[in-house]
Amino acid sequence: MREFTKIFKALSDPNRLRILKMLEVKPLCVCEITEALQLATSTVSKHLSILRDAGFIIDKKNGKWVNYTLQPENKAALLLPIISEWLESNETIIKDAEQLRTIDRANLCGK
Amino acid sequence: MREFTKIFKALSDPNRLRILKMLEVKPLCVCEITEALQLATSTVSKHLSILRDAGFIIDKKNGKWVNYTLQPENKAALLLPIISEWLESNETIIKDAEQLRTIDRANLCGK
DNA sequence: TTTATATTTCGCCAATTGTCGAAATGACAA
DNA sequence: TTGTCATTTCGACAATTGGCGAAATATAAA
Repeated sequence: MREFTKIFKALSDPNRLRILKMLEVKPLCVCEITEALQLATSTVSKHLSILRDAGFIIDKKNGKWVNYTLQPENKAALLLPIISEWLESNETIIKDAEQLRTIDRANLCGK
Repeated sequence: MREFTKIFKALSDPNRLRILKMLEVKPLCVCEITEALQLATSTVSKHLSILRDAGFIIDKKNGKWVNYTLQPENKAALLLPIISEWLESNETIIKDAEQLRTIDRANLCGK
């Protein structure tokens, strides 16, 4: 039962929903998400670990960075199309996607 | 955004998932659910109000009782088939459905 | 090895949540 | 109206959660 409540708990925070929708656009590292959400790095890292534990995302080390991507094959992943559609017309989500185009890893952490 | 997190928050408690699956079997009043979950009446009432506010269920007064049923047409309702299938083979859920056959409103509150 | 940088983990705090029992509400019955 | 019973609301409590900054890790560069 915990397996299921964990999935829904992961989805019950607005910042985590924003992260999922941003990852739909492209893979992101922690500092890019931190910039987009304007939260402390440690907070973002925690959100990501909750999404990972629930099965929504995967992390892959790449040098200094950790790239996060959506997990395609998973119980949790079955929910994503529905959620994704719901959020599609949300103002914050739209702004996030726009902002994401201007966020460049090389200008943030990769100085 | 709150609209969505509210839906997932509602699903992120095991007792509320149990209630949803029980309502799939048949409409229930508060005292029947209370008996099945072995919780305080006030606790069950609160769980039901959370599920109602999220759009999962409807309440309909019937004399002294309040009957709760699944809400068929709704944003939240779109998730139910998926959740339902996930929980289908869960031990607690199976036991709940069995137990429900022996729970008779007339023997509980309707004395 | 030492330094710099991206990320995670740890402690702490305020806010929220699930639970209960007691009190309030609403509806039928006498 | 008064009493009874199903349900909801209220007030309290412990546990969990989302947030932060500081300290710890890990990797790349010097």
